[in-house]
Amino acid sequence: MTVDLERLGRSLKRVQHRDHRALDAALRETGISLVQWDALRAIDRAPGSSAHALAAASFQSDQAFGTLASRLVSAGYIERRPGPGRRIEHHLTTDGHDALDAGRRATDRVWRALFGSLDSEQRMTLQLLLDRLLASEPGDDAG
Amino acid sequence: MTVDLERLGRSLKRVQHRDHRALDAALRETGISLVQWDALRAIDRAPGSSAHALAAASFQSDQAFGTLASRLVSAGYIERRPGPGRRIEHHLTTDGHDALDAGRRATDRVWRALFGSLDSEQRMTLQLLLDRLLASEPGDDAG
DNA sequence: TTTCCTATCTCAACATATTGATATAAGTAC
DNA sequence: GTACTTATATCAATATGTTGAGATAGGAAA
Repeated sequence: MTVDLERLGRSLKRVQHRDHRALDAALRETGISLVQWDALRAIDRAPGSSAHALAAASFQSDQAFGTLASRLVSAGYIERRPGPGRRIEHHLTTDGHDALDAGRRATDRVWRALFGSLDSEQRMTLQLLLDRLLASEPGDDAG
Repeated sequence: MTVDLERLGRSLKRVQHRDHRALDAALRETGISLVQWDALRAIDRAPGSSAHALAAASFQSDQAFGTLASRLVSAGYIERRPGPGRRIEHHLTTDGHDALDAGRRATDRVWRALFGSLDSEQRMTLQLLLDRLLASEPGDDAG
């Protein structure tokens, strides 16, 4: 039987959309959005990174990350310091670390709920299939 | 072995993001965005629908669909006519039908390229796993 | 008919993302 | 040192999405 690829794509989109909404809602109680929390995680994984590097790490344009970072500065979650060349180094503030931890606690439950309908083996299968999709070049020829 | 759910979620997001970009790029040659083309598809599936119904069908707020529809009107792709109550009925124009068809031709190749790294059985497995995720209530308890 | 509820649409403010253009720092070539 | 290139950041315009707050049409209840 042939799978309808449009439907497959729409299902992927819906799952991702649902994940986003559920995580965002859980984080709202801690006063931060999913996107902003994601950025805090990226900075925490590689403190001192440039905006350019962080944008690449979160699969965004430099511009998008720039505005996001400026909102995080306004909120007091991160600090930006000049680095070599045009680079700007990013670091979490104490508030930023706190928000990151609060977010971790808030999202932990949500992840388990979102994937609760899959057993261990199914989750692994899903991960493997997604890895395979991501490993292939988007421009690859296909039959 | 236990699957890292955060990683699983991030993989889902990346796949969806890549799909979006690839389809959007293919559609750009036809002069329309993926989001707008998606709306044309929804209207074509149920001509005469209200903005409220179409918003629900595309998993969006009424407001988001409203601004999208007004852009589609400006572009000459759809017409809006008053219906019963406060409802507004949505219909494709001739240009809208043309854009829809052009989009179909442009996206066909892309879908096959995006999922080219999965064989038939793997695609079906992926669809089944996503269906299972979507069938479960997001609020469900999970262990 | 006044009140209330629900459905539907819209306005306003804002967050997030895109493309395109521009500016600046540093390195490389001549 | 001037020109070219690359890396990095930013401005501007715009598309897309959210929440919150109305506004209006129609039906139900008193």
